[in-house]
Amino acid sequence: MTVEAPKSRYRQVADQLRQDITHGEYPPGSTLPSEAELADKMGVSRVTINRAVQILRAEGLVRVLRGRGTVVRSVPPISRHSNQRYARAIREERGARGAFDAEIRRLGLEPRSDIVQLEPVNPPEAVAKALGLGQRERVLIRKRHMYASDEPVLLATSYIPWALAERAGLTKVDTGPGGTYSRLAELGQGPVRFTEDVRARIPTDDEEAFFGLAENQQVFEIVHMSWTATDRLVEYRVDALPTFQWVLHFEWPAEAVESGSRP
Amino acid sequence: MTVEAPKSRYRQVADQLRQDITHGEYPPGSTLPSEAELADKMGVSRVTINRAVQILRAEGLVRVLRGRGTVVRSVPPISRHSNQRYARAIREERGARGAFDAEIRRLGLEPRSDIVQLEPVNPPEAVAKALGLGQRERVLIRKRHMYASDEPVLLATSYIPWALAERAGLTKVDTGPGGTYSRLAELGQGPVRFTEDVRARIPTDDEEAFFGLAENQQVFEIVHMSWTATDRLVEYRVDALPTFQWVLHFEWPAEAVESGSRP
DNA sequence: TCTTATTTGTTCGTATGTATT
DNA sequence: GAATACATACGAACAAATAAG
Repeated sequence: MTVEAPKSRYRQVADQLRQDITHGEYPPGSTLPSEAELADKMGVSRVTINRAVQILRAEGLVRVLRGRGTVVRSVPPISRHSNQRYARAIREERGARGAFDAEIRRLGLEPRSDIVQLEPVNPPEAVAKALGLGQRERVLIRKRHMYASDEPVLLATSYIPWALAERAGLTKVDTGPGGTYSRLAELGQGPVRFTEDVRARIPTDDEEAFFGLAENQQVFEIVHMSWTATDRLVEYRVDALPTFQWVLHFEWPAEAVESGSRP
Repeated sequence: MTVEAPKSRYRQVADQLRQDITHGEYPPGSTLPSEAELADKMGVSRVTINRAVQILRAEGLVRVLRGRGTVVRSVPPISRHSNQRYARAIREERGARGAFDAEIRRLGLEPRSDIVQLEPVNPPEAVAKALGLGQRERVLIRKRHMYASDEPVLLATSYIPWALAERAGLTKVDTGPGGTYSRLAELGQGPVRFTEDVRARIPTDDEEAFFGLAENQQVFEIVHMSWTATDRLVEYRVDALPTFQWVLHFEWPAEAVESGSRP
């Protein structure tokens, strides 16, 4: 007996469109027929088509350009190897500047990184608390927009105590070979332990604009913290990544990693 | 009426409701006014209210029960410490049976785990490939529904080569103190290295039903793999977790973790 | 068990707003 | 400016799930 799940119409439409896309009916880069056309062709209202497209957007399968149309994305998921990406050998390979560069180049894509903010500021409360700073102590904020072959893929905001950043020469746009961690290591403040807290959440307005997301899509929020041998936190960084274009990879030995003295 | 809407109506409504909830107007466990009432009160159509509620659902702020109403959730985010949770001391603490038990108990919540499937099956293609098995070799599938104080929080499906599972005594419902890994260790097949690949995606129909999700919410999909000292994969597991109620925590030393010989 | 009221889910037709070509 | 395409919004209606009687 055919116990077909009685799905709603917009879901059936979404299933149909998804199949058409993955079966090559609408190849990557092509534009779907307009919502009005689809509504006519599939015998439903345009509102229903629109709702179905929302699902495909949330899946990262299409990108919608208002006034232009709905375009099929090429979705090559990027793998972020959290452990490897902070090893010095990786960071400095092929003259790459920091972890992200090396990571993207290995995929055959062209990394680009725009620094959109680089200045001393009063840290947000959560950051000040984590860094053990008072309200009036300043931090270097370093906010970057990052692209892989012109596709926005990462939004990184790091906070480093101002005094330390100045001594390490991190107040310039170019942090030199090996990036931030190599400069910190030269001062004897190189991190020996990292922690990351991973969430997924609705994008902020900023993120929505930068990534071209809809509010039914989500982003990974990764709070990355770098600890020295004396358990001092030297970097607090927040990365935002659209969930549909990343896979986060972690690995660790069964018994070796001890919990640090800080939470 | 003070128009100047930089945001769409449904977003303003969502913002308003969110504020009302976080400010205690609607405490956890309480039921919001019906959509019709809210529509009347806020001077918008019911469809607009409904759309606003979708946003709150995606954020995990409310749970919607058709026919009954919209209930405010108590949202205590659960922290999953991926590294610690596989250490033997943690798994066996307080007589807990495996990692999940210990994890939830530490939060003062009551863990419950229902085994909904436990039998030999032909593995899915991806699983067979990862485990290095042929098409006709069977695996033990072990599918569990897991709850924290009766709230569904985790859906775990593990695959273990059948011959190994039988020898290790893992074909029973109760795997004994320390759980699966302790049994494998007793055979000299204890894992010494773990890898996890983390994605976020739209829930399947199964997951939607189990967790009570809407399709605009997402789940973490964690593919967990356990490797022995001889780089043999002994367990392939897929965990599904609603993104809004979990934070994934990882930590590792700067230079110690080497990439395994397998991808 | 059946009936009815309540509440959310879905869909349509229609209209208007906004961005792009 | 005009045409095109997606975004939002409303009112109405019916479906489906739940609760109360």
